[in-house]
Amino acid sequence: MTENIAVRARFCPSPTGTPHVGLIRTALFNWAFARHHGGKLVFRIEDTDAARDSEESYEALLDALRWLGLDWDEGPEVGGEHGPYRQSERGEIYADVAKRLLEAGELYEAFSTNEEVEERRRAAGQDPKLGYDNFDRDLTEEQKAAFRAEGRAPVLRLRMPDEDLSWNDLVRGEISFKAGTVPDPVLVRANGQPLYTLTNPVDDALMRITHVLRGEDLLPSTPRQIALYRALTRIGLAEFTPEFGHLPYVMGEGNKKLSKRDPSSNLFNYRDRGFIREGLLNYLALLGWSIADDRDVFSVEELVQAFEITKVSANPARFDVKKAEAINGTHVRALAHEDFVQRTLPYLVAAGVLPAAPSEEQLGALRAIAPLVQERVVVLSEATGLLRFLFISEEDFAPEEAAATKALGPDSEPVLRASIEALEALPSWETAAIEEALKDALVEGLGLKPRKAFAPVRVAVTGRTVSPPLYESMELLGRERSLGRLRRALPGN
RNA sequence: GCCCCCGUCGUCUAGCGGCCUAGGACGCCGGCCUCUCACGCCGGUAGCGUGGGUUCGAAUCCCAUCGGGGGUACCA
Repeated sequence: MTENIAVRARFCPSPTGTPHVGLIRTALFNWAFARHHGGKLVFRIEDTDAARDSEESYEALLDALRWLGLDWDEGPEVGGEHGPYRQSERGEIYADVAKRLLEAGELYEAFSTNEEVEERRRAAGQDPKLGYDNFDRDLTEEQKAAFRAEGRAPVLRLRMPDEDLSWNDLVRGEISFKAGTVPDPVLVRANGQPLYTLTNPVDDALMRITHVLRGEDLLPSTPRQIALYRALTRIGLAEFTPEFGHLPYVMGEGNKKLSKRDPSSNLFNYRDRGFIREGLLNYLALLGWSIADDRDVFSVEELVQAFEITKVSANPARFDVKKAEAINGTHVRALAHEDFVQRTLPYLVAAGVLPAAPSEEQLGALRAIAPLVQERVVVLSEATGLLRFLFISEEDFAPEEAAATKALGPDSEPVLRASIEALEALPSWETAAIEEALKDALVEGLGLKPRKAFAPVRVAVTGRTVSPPLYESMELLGRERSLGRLRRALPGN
């Protein structure tokens, strides 16, 4: 790898299941790395395992990256000169490469079954867990013929070099595996099907990938990839070996890697709850990286500008939903009001607060109250609870039970009556006038503490103990609806 | 077992031999603001896994040890 070559990073997931936040963090780092260096991001789908891959999760991957705005320069749907970018469509390439490697003596045919390997290990007094023993490395043609005569078909294994394999990891520094600790890996199954061990490095080589940034779970497979790279270089298929950087895990509760089955690992859960891309991306970037020692809120542009792979931490990071929400909240608050409205709309529709095609009047009310809601939510879906009172019909409106119990007990009657009386007399239905009337009637008139005074009114009008500011809410709700709700909240109604 | 990675507040991190009686953020606890809840502001809580070295001086370097994680597949 030379210094002045243009950066080509890649993101190459297997389409299994729904996108995991850890996987997306990997995508983000690769993307930020490529963009930071003005290089290219190659998106490749590693779907060589028909038993686990699905078209549905392939679509989900595209959906996820698009939603987050992590664009790619080469890959599915955008093409590129090194395509196709789905490994399931690259079978001939792998077959050809495997053939050339075999002819060059880099690969060899191995006939041993796992049982035979274990038996030999045991017979030699070794732990069978040591794995393959390189037994078939130097089989003679006669021996091979004999195996074939038995009806055996060989797998293709890579001949590992007899020397230490080391590299300077971009996030961890010098890493070295001692010679002999990595057994010759299988690259092609007996039925001719290529394995990840072959396809991944071959594609990286063919696609001229310069930097491999991936999860640390792949760290142990790096020595055999380097070995394969050397072989590919010898047969003229690779020009250089990429640099490697192994990103730390994203953990869940406890000390386990965040499981794919844990709902908190599912990226779409966050979108469904109303995380916005700016917030989630910011938080994800914080998992193993930091922009400065005194700041952790930043934009995607700032991330790209500052991202440095060598500054990524090597230790595993726990996904902290609370912090993710806090970061998201600050990005939500930073949104322009109209932007906030547009982004919140789908959540209101999904929750049934607004119809799929809201009226101009409804949109007007939403725009008017949005700024007050915007600073009260950390995720967009929270807006639904705060806004329901404003759009619900009078027939359907009813205070939440817990709120009513708390604020609409017997004590509330004088408060409600005084409020109704004061508000009925109001010449103009505006925030300032409503505030003045209520304060006069309740705080001055009844001598109540503000806290005590407004709770019943709030619950009667909005149905909840927590709501957008009361007077503004009442102005937007309108005189008739507000008074109607106050009257209905009176005991006996 | 063997191989590899990791070890700073509860969590994410800054730190790369003196600026560290360890900084920031989330969380938590107080307070201010206040019609509720938030926002905002102010203050507090809490950490270098352990033991040895090296050094005038160590979170930072070395060794050991302990702990956690991953790999050890004809999955990726």
